[in-house]
Amino acid sequence: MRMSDLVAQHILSMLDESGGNAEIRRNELANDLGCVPSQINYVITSRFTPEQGYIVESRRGGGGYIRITRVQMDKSSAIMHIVNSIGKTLDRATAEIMIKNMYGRQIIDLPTARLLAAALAERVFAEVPQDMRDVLRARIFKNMLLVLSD
Amino acid sequence: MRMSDLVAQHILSMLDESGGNAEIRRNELANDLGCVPSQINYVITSRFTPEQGYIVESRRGGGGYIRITRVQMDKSSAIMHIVNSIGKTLDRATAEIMIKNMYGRQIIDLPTARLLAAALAERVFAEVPQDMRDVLRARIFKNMLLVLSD
DNA sequence: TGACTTTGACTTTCTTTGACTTTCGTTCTA
DNA sequence: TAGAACGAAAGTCAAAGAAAGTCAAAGTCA
Repeated sequence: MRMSDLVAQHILSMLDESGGNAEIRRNELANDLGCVPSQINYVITSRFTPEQGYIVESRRGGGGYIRITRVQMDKSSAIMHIVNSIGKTLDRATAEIMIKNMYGRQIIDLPTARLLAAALAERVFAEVPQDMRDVLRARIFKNMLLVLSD
Repeated sequence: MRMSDLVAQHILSMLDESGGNAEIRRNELANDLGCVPSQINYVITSRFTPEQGYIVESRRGGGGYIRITRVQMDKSSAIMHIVNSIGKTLDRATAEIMIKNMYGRQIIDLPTARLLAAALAERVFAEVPQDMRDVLRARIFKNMLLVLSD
């Protein structure tokens, strides 16, 4: 495995463990992983760019550090917002409007929109008591959206 | 036997052994087979094209590679086959196995697999009578698969 | 002859390394 | 006590190295 991948993997797992915020000591990390310090900079500039959803801050001198923060992607926060707006029940018409809306805002693509709609279709819930239908729809929808939000 | 056939055969057998995913080092392989490195490119561009059902990814530089993936052709008939194998009910464990299987056979991609799983998750069906759960799961699953099959 | 193969020189891309620079906190010194 | 000096980080940059990609010329075969 490439050294650069190893470094990236290490940073990624620190991000995962901390919920998106990793603070490293450049020289220390380089030493632990057995590479040259500037390798760390290379990895950060090539793999943890703003385009890729990361903010990097640092400080030189004694007690210096490099802090890498994974920023909430716009798309995923939009989805979370929608999830939070759904209560305990959700009727078919509202669900469809929401799906169309998400597609229109390019939060999801067409195949995804169709998949969501298929899971919530009325025919699927035949024989289920009316009030239970909308409860199930809300749960299924939220559960699927959560999966889309990361 | 032609050198190009030899190379192709070698890649093919790697694909077979790995279930459809071969990663090669161009220079290494060229050396093993006793040809010039660019021969590998020739073989790939002439015999492992998207039209023939292959995806090729590569990376230059230290630790570079060429990855060749055989894509499942005729996804939609594979999906229909699965749909037809599902009866009136479908339990969670079986559903998960089917999803994993489809993902493994590259009939669906990871986001799709996760979406399917999210729609069928056990927690979604809390309070629904046990026998009804599996009926709903079967319907939702089939309905989603049908959307995927075109 | 024309399509397919083989070959190798040259190009491009990505990675690794290390020398040198800049910044910051701490500790002397006038 | 203000400022100089020092040491501890991190930053920059260019050269070297490691692969893969391109392309055109030459070869082969039906």
